[in-house]
Amino acid sequence: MAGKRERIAIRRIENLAARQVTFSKRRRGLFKKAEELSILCDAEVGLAVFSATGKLFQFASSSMNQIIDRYNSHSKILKKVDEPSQLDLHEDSNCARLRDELAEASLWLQQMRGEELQSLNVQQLQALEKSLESGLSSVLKTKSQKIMDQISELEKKRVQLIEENARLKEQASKMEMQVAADPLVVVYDEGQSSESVTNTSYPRPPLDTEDSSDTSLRLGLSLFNSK
Amino acid sequence: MAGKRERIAIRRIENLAARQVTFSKRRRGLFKKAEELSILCDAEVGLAVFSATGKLFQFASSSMNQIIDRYNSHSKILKKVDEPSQLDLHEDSNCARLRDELAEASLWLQQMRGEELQSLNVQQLQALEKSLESGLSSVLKTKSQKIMDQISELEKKRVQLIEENARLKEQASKMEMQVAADPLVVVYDEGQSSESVTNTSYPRPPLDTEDSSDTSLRLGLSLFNSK
DNA sequence: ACCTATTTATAATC
DNA sequence: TGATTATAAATAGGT
Repeated sequence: MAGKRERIAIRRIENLAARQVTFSKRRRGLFKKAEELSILCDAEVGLAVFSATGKLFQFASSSMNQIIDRYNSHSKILKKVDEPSQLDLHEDSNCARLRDELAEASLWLQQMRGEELQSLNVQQLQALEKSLESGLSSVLKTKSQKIMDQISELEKKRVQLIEENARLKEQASKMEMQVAADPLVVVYDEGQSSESVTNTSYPRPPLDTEDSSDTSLRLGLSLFNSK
Repeated sequence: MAGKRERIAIRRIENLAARQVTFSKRRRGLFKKAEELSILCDAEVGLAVFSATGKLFQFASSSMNQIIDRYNSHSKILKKVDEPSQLDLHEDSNCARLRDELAEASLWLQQMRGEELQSLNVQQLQALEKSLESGLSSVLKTKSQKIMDQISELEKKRVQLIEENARLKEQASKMEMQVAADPLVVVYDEGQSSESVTNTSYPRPPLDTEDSSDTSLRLGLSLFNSK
Protein backbone atom coordinates (compact mmCIF):
# COMPACT_ATOMS: atom_id res chain seq x y z
CA MET A 1 0.00 0.00 0.00
CA ALA A 2 2.24 2.66 1.22
CA GLY A 3 4.57 4.06 -1.33
CA LYS A 4 6.27 7.37 -1.26
CA ARG A 5 3.76 10.03 -1.98
CA GLU A 6 5.15 13.29 -3.07
CA ARG A 7 3.51 16.37 -4.27
CA ILE A 8 4.02 16.59 -7.98
CA ALA A 9 5.65 19.61 -9.50
CA ILE A 10 3.27 22.03 -11.13
CA ARG A 11 4.06 21.43 -14.74
CA ARG A 12 2.29 19.62 -17.52
CA ILE A 13 1.86 15.92 -16.71
CA GLU A 14 3.34 14.05 -19.62
CA ASN A 15 1.72 10.69 -19.00
CA LEU A 16 -1.71 10.80 -20.60
CA ALA A 17 -3.49 8.47 -18.23
CA ALA A 18 -2.08 10.16 -15.17
CA ARG A 19 -3.00 13.52 -16.63
CA GLN A 20 -6.58 12.44 -17.16
CA VAL A 21 -6.88 11.01 -13.68
CA THR A 22 -5.47 14.14 -12.14
CA PHE A 23 -7.74 16.23 -14.31
CA SER A 24 -10.80 14.41 -13.00
CA LYS A 25 -9.78 14.66 -9.39
CA ARG A 26 -8.61 18.22 -9.39
CA ARG A 27 -11.48 19.41 -11.53
CA ARG A 28 -13.92 18.08 -8.97
CA GLY A 29 -11.99 19.74 -6.19
CA LEU A 30 -11.86 23.02 -8.05
CA PHE A 31 -15.58 23.09 -8.76
CA LYS A 32 -16.37 22.19 -5.20
CA LYS A 33 -14.26 25.04 -3.92
CA ALA A 34 -15.76 27.43 -6.42
CA GLU A 35 -19.22 26.58 -5.19
CA GLU A 36 -18.19 26.82 -1.56
CA LEU A 37 -16.72 30.25 -2.12
CA SER A 38 -19.88 31.49 -3.78
CA ILE A 39 -22.05 30.21 -0.95
CA LEU A 40 -19.86 31.07 2.01
CA CYS A 41 -18.98 34.55 0.88
CA ASP A 42 -22.03 35.55 -1.09
CA ALA A 43 -19.93 35.94 -4.21
CA GLU A 44 -20.88 35.48 -7.83
CA VAL A 45 -18.57 32.86 -9.30
CA GLY A 46 -18.21 31.64 -12.85
CA LEU A 47 -15.80 28.91 -13.84
CA ALA A 48 -15.25 27.33 -17.24
CA VAL A 49 -12.78 24.56 -17.90
CA PHE A 50 -11.93 23.05 -21.26
CA SER A 51 -10.17 19.74 -21.05
CA ALA A 52 -7.24 19.01 -23.32
CA THR A 53 -9.67 17.01 -25.41
CA GLY A 54 -11.93 20.02 -25.82
CA LYS A 55 -14.70 19.05 -23.46
CA LEU A 56 -16.35 21.87 -21.53
CA PHE A 57 -17.03 21.82 -17.81
CA GLN A 58 -18.64 24.79 -16.15
CA PHE A 59 -19.90 26.14 -12.88
CA ALA A 60 -21.80 29.34 -12.29
CA SER A 61 -23.29 30.45 -9.01
CA SER A 62 -26.00 32.28 -10.93
CA SER A 63 -25.87 31.70 -14.66
CA MET A 64 -22.91 31.76 -16.94
CA ASN A 65 -24.50 34.28 -19.26
CA GLN A 66 -25.23 36.62 -16.42
CA ILE A 67 -21.66 36.33 -15.25
CA ILE A 68 -20.29 36.96 -18.72
CA ASP A 69 -22.52 40.01 -18.98
CA ARG A 70 -21.31 41.28 -15.68
CA TYR A 71 -17.74 40.56 -16.66
CA ASN A 72 -18.14 42.47 -19.89
CA SER A 73 -19.66 45.43 -18.10
CA HIS A 74 -16.84 45.45 -15.63
CA SER A 75 -14.03 45.26 -18.12
CA LYS A 76 -15.75 47.80 -20.27
CA ILE A 77 -16.04 50.13 -17.32
CA LEU A 78 -12.40 49.60 -16.55
CA LYS A 79 -11.39 50.25 -20.12
CA LYS A 80 -13.71 53.17 -20.57
CA VAL A 81 -11.49 56.08 -19.77
CA ASP A 82 -11.90 57.51 -23.24
CA GLU A 83 -15.03 59.58 -23.27
CA PRO A 84 -16.48 60.33 -19.92
CA SER A 85 -19.24 62.58 -21.18
CA GLN A 86 -21.29 64.65 -18.81
CA LEU A 87 -24.28 62.40 -19.18
CA ASP A 88 -22.28 59.29 -18.44
CA LEU A 89 -20.77 60.83 -15.37
CA HIS A 90 -24.12 61.95 -14.18
CA GLU A 91 -25.61 58.52 -14.75
CA ASP A 92 -22.71 56.78 -13.14
CA SER A 93 -22.82 58.92 -10.04
CA ASN A 94 -26.54 58.53 -9.90
CA CYS A 95 -26.21 54.79 -10.09
CA ALA A 96 -23.46 54.78 -7.51
CA ARG A 97 -25.56 56.83 -5.13
CA LEU A 98 -28.48 54.47 -5.62
CA ARG A 99 -26.23 51.51 -5.00
CA ASP A 100 -24.96 53.05 -1.80
CA GLU A 101 -28.41 53.87 -0.56
CA LEU A 102 -29.67 50.43 -1.43
CA ALA A 103 -26.73 48.83 0.31
CA GLU A 104 -27.44 50.85 3.41
CA ALA A 105 -31.14 50.08 3.34
CA SER A 106 -30.45 46.41 2.80
CA LEU A 107 -28.08 46.33 5.71
CA TRP A 108 -30.70 47.95 7.88
CA LEU A 109 -33.28 45.43 6.78
CA GLN A 110 -30.88 42.61 7.48
CA GLN A 111 -30.16 43.94 10.90
CA MET A 112 -33.81 44.39 11.67
CA ARG A 113 -34.23 40.76 10.68
CA GLY A 114 -31.52 39.85 13.13
CA GLU A 115 -28.60 39.37 10.77
CA GLU A 116 -25.23 41.11 10.54
CA LEU A 117 -25.44 42.14 14.16
CA GLN A 118 -21.89 41.33 15.15
CA SER A 119 -20.56 44.64 13.90
CA LEU A 120 -22.90 46.58 16.17
CA ASN A 121 -22.00 47.60 19.67
CA VAL A 122 -24.28 47.36 22.66
CA GLN A 123 -25.68 50.86 22.30
CA GLN A 124 -26.50 50.32 18.66
CA LEU A 125 -28.13 47.03 19.50
CA GLN A 126 -30.15 48.77 22.16
CA ALA A 127 -31.33 51.35 19.64
CA LEU A 128 -32.22 48.61 17.20
CA GLU A 129 -34.12 46.77 19.88
CA LYS A 130 -36.09 49.88 20.73
CA SER A 131 -36.90 50.46 17.07
CA LEU A 132 -38.04 46.89 16.64
CA GLU A 133 -40.19 47.01 19.74
CA SER A 134 -41.76 50.23 18.59
CA GLY A 135 -42.42 48.82 15.12
CA LEU A 136 -43.78 45.63 16.56
CA SER A 137 -46.09 47.59 18.79
CA SER A 138 -47.45 49.55 15.83
CA VAL A 139 -47.88 46.42 13.79
CA LEU A 140 -49.77 44.71 16.57
CA LYS A 141 -51.99 47.73 17.03
CA THR A 142 -52.72 47.98 13.33
CA LYS A 143 -53.37 44.29 13.09
CA SER A 144 -55.75 44.37 16.01
CA GLN A 145 -57.59 47.29 14.53
CA LYS A 146 -57.90 45.57 11.17
CA ILE A 147 -59.14 42.43 12.78
CA MET A 148 -61.70 44.35 14.78
CA ASP A 149 -62.82 46.10 11.61
CA GLN A 150 -63.22 42.78 9.90
CA ILE A 151 -65.20 41.48 12.83
CA SER A 152 -67.59 44.40 12.84
CA GLU A 153 -67.98 44.13 9.11
CA LEU A 154 -68.84 40.48 9.43
CA GLU A 155 -71.19 41.20 12.25
CA LYS A 156 -72.93 43.84 10.16
CA LYS A 157 -73.35 41.38 7.33
CA ARG A 158 -74.59 38.77 9.71
CA VAL A 159 -77.29 41.11 10.96
CA GLN A 160 -78.26 42.03 7.42
CA LEU A 161 -78.56 38.38 6.55
CA ILE A 162 -80.72 37.70 9.58
CA GLU A 163 -83.07 40.51 8.60
CA GLU A 164 -83.12 39.25 5.06
CA ASN A 165 -83.97 35.79 6.29
CA ALA A 166 -86.81 37.14 8.43
CA ARG A 167 -88.27 38.94 5.44
CA LEU A 168 -87.99 35.89 3.29
CA LYS A 169 -89.67 33.73 5.88
CA GLU A 170 -92.51 36.20 6.18
CA GLN A 171 -92.97 36.29 2.45
CA ALA A 172 -92.86 32.57 2.21
CA SER A 173 -95.45 32.15 4.90
CA LYS A 174 -97.73 34.71 3.16
CA MET A 175 -97.44 32.74 -0.02
CA GLU A 176 -98.17 29.60 1.87
CA MET A 177 -101.35 31.08 3.28
CA GLN A 178 -102.49 32.22 -0.10
CA VAL A 179 -101.98 28.79 -1.52
CA ALA A 180 -103.76 27.21 1.43
CA ALA A 181 -106.78 29.55 1.07
CA ASP A 182 -107.22 28.78 -2.59
CA PRO A 183 -105.37 25.72 -3.71
CA LEU A 184 -106.59 26.12 -7.29
CA VAL A 185 -105.19 29.53 -7.79
CA VAL A 186 -101.84 29.54 -9.39
CA VAL A 187 -99.80 32.55 -8.47
CA TYR A 188 -97.69 34.08 -11.18
CA ASP A 189 -95.16 36.70 -10.56
CA GLU A 190 -96.16 39.55 -12.87
CA GLY A 191 -93.13 41.69 -12.91
CA GLN A 192 -91.57 43.47 -10.07
CA SER A 193 -93.67 45.69 -7.99
CA SER A 194 -92.20 48.47 -5.96
CA GLU A 195 -92.63 46.65 -2.71
CA SER A 196 -90.69 43.61 -3.65
CA VAL A 197 -87.40 44.19 -1.97
CA THR A 198 -85.97 40.84 -2.59
CA ASN A 199 -84.72 39.46 -5.75
CA THR A 200 -86.48 36.31 -6.65
CA SER A 201 -83.69 33.95 -7.38
CA TYR A 202 -84.56 31.14 -5.13
CA PRO A 203 -82.01 28.37 -4.74
CA ARG A 204 -79.02 30.40 -3.58
CA PRO A 205 -78.82 32.41 -0.40
CA PRO A 206 -78.76 36.06 -1.25
CA LEU A 207 -76.01 38.61 -0.75
CA ASP A 208 -73.18 36.21 -0.54
CA THR A 209 -71.21 37.86 -3.27
CA GLU A 210 -68.80 40.71 -2.74
CA ASP A 211 -67.43 38.95 0.26
CA SER A 212 -64.09 39.91 1.76
CA SER A 213 -62.16 36.90 0.65
CA ASP A 214 -58.50 37.80 0.72
CA THR A 215 -57.36 36.57 -2.59
CA SER A 216 -54.54 38.97 -3.31
CA LEU A 217 -52.21 38.40 -0.41
CA ARG A 218 -48.88 38.28 -2.12
CA LEU A 219 -46.19 39.60 0.13
CA GLY A 220 -43.48 41.63 -1.49
CA LEU A 221 -40.77 39.83 0.36
CA SER A 222 -38.07 39.73 -2.24
CA LEU A 223 -35.73 41.85 -0.17
CA PHE A 224 -36.34 39.77 2.86
CA ASN A 225 -35.71 36.55 1.14
CA SER A 226 -32.65 37.53 -0.82
CA LYS A 227 -29.19 38.25 0.49
CA MET B 1 -3.23 30.51 21.26
CA ALA B 2 -4.57 27.22 20.15
CA GLY B 3 -8.31 27.39 19.85
CA LYS B 4 -10.74 24.85 18.63
CA ARG B 5 -10.66 24.70 14.90
CA GLU B 6 -13.66 23.25 13.27
CA ARG B 7 -14.70 23.07 9.71
CA ILE B 8 -17.47 25.56 9.11
CA ALA B 9 -20.72 24.56 7.51
CA ILE B 10 -21.08 25.55 3.88
CA ARG B 11 -23.62 28.27 4.13
CA ARG B 12 -23.42 32.00 3.95
CA ILE B 13 -21.19 33.40 6.68
CA GLU B 14 -23.28 35.90 8.54
CA ASN B 15 -20.51 37.85 10.22
CA LEU B 16 -19.31 40.45 7.74
CA ALA B 17 -15.69 40.62 8.86
CA ALA B 18 -15.33 36.85 8.98
CA ARG B 19 -16.93 36.62 5.57
CA GLN B 20 -14.43 39.05 4.09
CA VAL B 21 -11.49 37.26 5.63
CA THR B 22 -12.68 33.91 4.38
CA PHE B 23 -13.32 35.42 0.98
CA SER B 24 -9.73 36.60 0.71
CA LYS B 25 -8.27 33.31 1.80
CA ARG B 26 -10.46 30.99 -0.19
CA ARG B 27 -10.29 33.17 -3.24
CA ARG B 28 -6.52 32.88 -3.25
CA GLY B 29 -6.77 29.13 -2.81
CA LEU B 30 -9.29 28.83 -5.61
CA PHE B 31 -7.22 30.83 -8.07
CA LYS B 32 -4.14 28.86 -7.19
CA LYS B 33 -5.92 25.59 -7.87
CA ALA B 34 -7.40 26.90 -11.08
CA GLU B 35 -3.95 27.78 -12.34
CA GLU B 36 -2.51 24.45 -11.24
CA LEU B 37 -5.22 22.56 -13.06
CA SER B 38 -4.62 24.47 -16.24
CA ILE B 39 -0.89 23.80 -16.11
CA LEU B 40 -0.92 20.20 -14.90
CA CYS B 41 -3.60 18.98 -17.21
CA ASP B 42 -3.17 21.25 -20.17
CA ALA B 43 -6.65 22.63 -19.77
CA GLU B 44 -8.02 26.02 -20.66
CA VAL B 45 -9.44 27.56 -17.52
CA GLY B 46 -11.36 30.76 -16.99
CA LEU B 47 -12.50 31.92 -13.59
CA ALA B 48 -14.34 35.10 -12.64
CA VAL B 49 -15.34 36.00 -9.11
CA PHE B 50 -17.39 39.00 -8.07
CA SER B 51 -17.18 39.81 -4.40
CA ALA B 52 -20.32 40.75 -2.51
CA THR B 53 -19.16 44.33 -2.83
CA GLY B 54 -19.01 44.00 -6.59
CA LYS B 55 -15.28 43.79 -7.08
CA LEU B 56 -14.06 41.55 -9.90
CA PHE B 57 -11.30 38.98 -9.61
CA GLN B 58 -10.38 36.87 -12.58
CA PHE B 59 -8.04 34.22 -13.81
CA ALA B 60 -7.66 32.93 -17.33
CA SER B 61 -5.10 30.45 -18.51
CA SER B 62 -5.16 32.11 -21.90
CA SER B 63 -7.29 35.23 -22.06
CA MET B 64 -10.74 35.76 -20.69
CA ASN B 65 -12.10 36.97 -23.97
CA GLN B 66 -10.81 33.91 -25.73
CA ILE B 67 -12.38 31.69 -23.12
CA ILE B 68 -15.68 33.50 -23.33
CA ASP B 69 -15.61 33.13 -27.09
CA ARG B 70 -14.90 29.46 -26.80
CA TYR B 71 -17.61 29.09 -24.20
CA ASN B 72 -20.11 30.83 -26.43
CA SER B 73 -19.36 28.61 -29.40
CA HIS B 74 -19.54 25.56 -27.18
CA SER B 75 -22.78 26.38 -25.47
CA LYS B 76 -24.10 27.37 -28.86
CA ILE B 77 -25.99 30.17 -27.26
CA LEU B 78 -24.77 32.89 -29.53
CA LYS B 79 -25.59 36.17 -27.97
CA LYS B 80 -25.77 39.45 -29.74
CA VAL B 81 -22.49 41.04 -28.90
CA ASP B 82 -22.85 43.77 -31.42
CA GLU B 83 -24.12 47.13 -30.41
CA PRO B 84 -22.31 49.33 -27.94
CA SER B 85 -25.75 50.34 -26.80
CA GLN B 86 -25.91 47.04 -24.99
CA LEU B 87 -23.87 48.35 -22.11
CA ASP B 88 -25.86 51.55 -21.92
CA LEU B 89 -29.10 49.63 -21.92
CA HIS B 90 -27.72 47.34 -19.33
CA GLU B 91 -26.69 50.26 -17.18
CA ASP B 92 -30.03 51.95 -17.60
CA SER B 93 -31.96 48.87 -16.64
CA ASN B 94 -29.54 48.42 -13.81
CA CYS B 95 -30.33 51.88 -12.58
CA ALA B 96 -34.04 51.32 -12.90
CA ARG B 97 -33.77 48.06 -11.04
CA LEU B 98 -31.75 49.76 -8.32
CA ARG B 99 -34.39 52.43 -8.03
CA ASP B 100 -37.13 49.85 -7.70
CA GLU B 101 -35.25 47.85 -5.13
CA LEU B 102 -34.44 50.95 -3.15
CA ALA B 103 -38.06 52.01 -3.15
CA GLU B 104 -39.12 48.59 -1.99
CA ALA B 105 -36.46 48.49 0.69
CA SER B 106 -37.44 51.92 1.94
CA LEU B 107 -41.07 50.94 2.16
CA TRP B 108 -40.13 47.84 4.10
CA LEU B 109 -37.98 49.81 6.44
CA GLN B 110 -40.86 52.18 7.07
CA GLN B 111 -43.19 49.31 7.69
CA MET B 112 -40.80 47.60 10.03
CA ARG B 113 -40.67 50.86 11.94
CA GLY B 114 -44.41 50.82 12.19
CA GLU B 115 -45.31 53.28 9.45
CA GLU B 116 -47.37 52.91 6.29
CA LEU B 117 -49.13 49.87 7.65
CA GLN B 118 -52.64 50.72 6.50
CA SER B 119 -52.06 49.30 3.04
CA LEU B 120 -51.24 45.89 4.49
CA ASN B 121 -53.82 43.27 5.17
CA VAL B 122 -53.99 41.11 8.25
CA GLN B 123 -51.89 38.30 6.85
CA GLN B 124 -49.19 40.68 5.71
CA LEU B 125 -49.21 42.28 9.12
CA GLN B 126 -48.89 38.87 10.67
CA ALA B 127 -45.84 38.11 8.53
CA LEU B 128 -44.32 41.44 9.46
CA GLU B 129 -45.00 40.75 13.11
CA LYS B 130 -43.30 37.41 12.90
CA SER B 131 -40.29 38.93 11.17
CA LEU B 132 -40.02 41.67 13.79
CA GLU B 133 -40.28 39.20 16.63
CA SER B 134 -37.61 37.04 15.10
CA GLY B 135 -35.34 40.03 14.56
CA LEU B 136 -35.96 41.28 18.04
CA SER B 137 -35.10 37.89 19.44
CA SER B 138 -31.79 37.85 17.55
CA VAL B 139 -30.98 41.36 18.64
CA LEU B 140 -31.64 40.52 22.26
CA LYS B 141 -29.52 37.42 22.01
CA THR B 142 -26.65 39.28 20.40
CA LYS B 143 -26.89 42.08 22.90
CA SER B 144 -26.83 39.66 25.82
CA GLN B 145 -23.84 37.90 24.36
CA LYS B 146 -21.98 41.16 23.86
CA ILE B 147 -22.75 42.26 27.38
CA MET B 148 -21.62 38.95 28.79
CA ASP B 149 -18.44 39.24 26.78
CA GLN B 150 -17.84 42.68 28.19
CA ILE B 151 -18.43 41.41 31.68
CA SER B 152 -16.00 38.54 31.34
CA GLU B 153 -13.46 40.88 29.85
CA LEU B 154 -13.80 43.26 32.77
CA GLU B 155 -13.64 40.40 35.22
CA LYS B 156 -10.48 39.15 33.56
CA LYS B 157 -8.91 42.58 33.85
CA ARG B 158 -9.99 42.85 37.45
CA VAL B 159 -8.29 39.57 38.30
CA GLN B 160 -5.18 40.68 36.49
CA LEU B 161 -5.11 43.90 38.45
CA ILE B 162 -5.58 42.07 41.71
CA GLU B 163 -2.64 39.85 40.91
CA GLU B 164 -0.62 42.85 39.88
CA ASN B 165 -1.42 44.54 43.14
CA ALA B 166 -0.46 41.48 45.13
CA ARG B 167 2.91 41.44 43.43
CA LEU B 168 3.41 45.10 44.03
CA LYS B 169 2.61 44.78 47.68
CA GLU B 170 5.12 42.02 48.00
CA GLN B 171 7.79 44.06 46.26
CA ALA B 172 7.04 47.05 48.41
CA SER B 173 7.32 45.05 51.58
CA LYS B 174 10.63 43.56 50.43
CA MET B 175 11.96 47.01 49.82
CA GLU B 176 10.74 48.09 53.18
CA MET B 177 12.59 45.24 54.77
CA GLN B 178 15.75 46.18 52.93
CA VAL B 179 15.46 49.72 54.08
CA ALA B 180 14.79 48.64 57.61
CA ALA B 181 17.84 46.38 57.55
CA ASP B 182 20.10 49.12 56.21
CA PRO B 183 18.86 52.57 57.08
CA LEU B 184 21.74 54.19 55.21
CA VAL B 185 20.40 53.18 51.85
CA VAL B 186 18.89 56.16 50.19
CA VAL B 187 16.30 55.69 47.54
CA TYR B 188 16.43 58.20 44.73
CA ASP B 189 13.52 58.90 42.53
CA GLU B 190 14.74 59.03 38.96
CA GLY B 191 12.66 61.90 37.73
CA GLN B 192 13.35 64.23 40.61
CA SER B 193 16.08 66.71 41.21
CA SER B 194 18.34 66.53 44.21
CA GLU B 195 16.10 68.71 46.33
CA SER B 196 13.64 65.88 46.65
CA VAL B 197 16.08 63.60 48.34
CA THR B 198 14.84 64.55 51.73
CA ASN B 199 11.37 63.52 50.85
CA THR B 200 12.36 60.07 49.74
CA SER B 201 14.76 59.22 52.44
CA TYR B 202 12.17 57.40 54.43
CA PRO B 203 9.54 55.55 52.55
CA ARG B 204 6.13 55.26 53.92
CA PRO B 205 5.45 52.57 56.43
CA PRO B 206 4.42 49.31 54.86
CA LEU B 207 1.66 46.89 55.71
CA ASP B 208 -0.99 49.54 55.96
CA THR B 209 -1.98 49.03 52.34
CA GLU B 210 -5.32 47.38 52.66
CA ASP B 211 -6.44 49.38 49.71
CA SER B 212 -4.53 49.69 46.50
CA SER B 213 -4.32 53.40 46.13
CA ASP B 214 -3.46 55.15 42.91
CA THR B 215 -0.28 56.39 44.46
CA SER B 216 1.08 52.98 45.23
CA LEU B 217 0.05 51.75 41.83
CA ARG B 218 1.83 54.53 40.03
CA LEU B 219 4.87 54.13 42.26
CA GLY B 220 4.98 50.45 41.53
CA LEU B 221 4.63 50.90 37.84
CA SER B 222 7.39 53.45 37.65
CA LEU B 223 9.74 51.37 39.73
CA PHE B 224 9.00 47.96 38.28
CA ASN B 225 8.22 48.66 34.76
CA SER B 226 6.43 45.51 33.69
CA LYS B 227 6.11 45.57 29.90
C1' DA C 1 -13.32 3.06 -8.43
C1' DC C 2 -11.34 2.87 -3.41
C1' DC C 3 -7.59 3.58 0.13
C1' DT C 4 -4.27 6.27 2.96
C1' DA C 5 0.19 8.72 3.62
C1' DT C 6 1.18 13.11 2.73
C1' DT C 7 0.67 17.63 1.33
C1' DT C 8 -2.40 21.66 1.25
C1' DA C 9 -5.88 24.55 2.62
C1' DT C 10 -7.88 27.03 5.98
C1' DA C 11 -10.48 28.59 10.60
C1' DA C 12 -9.34 30.58 14.61
C1' DT C 13 -6.34 33.48 16.83
C1' DC C 14 -3.15 37.14 17.77
C1' DT D 1 -3.59 43.34 6.58
C1' DG D 2 -0.10 39.31 7.66
C1' DA D 3 1.72 35.43 10.49
C1' DT D 4 0.88 31.26 13.09
C1' DT D 5 -0.86 26.81 14.01
C1' DA D 6 -4.14 23.05 14.87
C1' DT D 7 -7.15 20.74 12.22
C1' DA D 8 -9.85 19.49 8.11
C1' DA D 9 -9.62 18.59 3.24
C1' DA D 10 -7.38 17.46 -1.03
C1' DT D 11 -4.80 14.50 -3.43
C1' DA D 12 -0.71 11.31 -5.42
C1' DG D 13 0.20 7.01 -5.86
C1' DG D 14 -1.02 2.45 -5.03
C1' DT D 15 -4.75 -1.49 -5.16
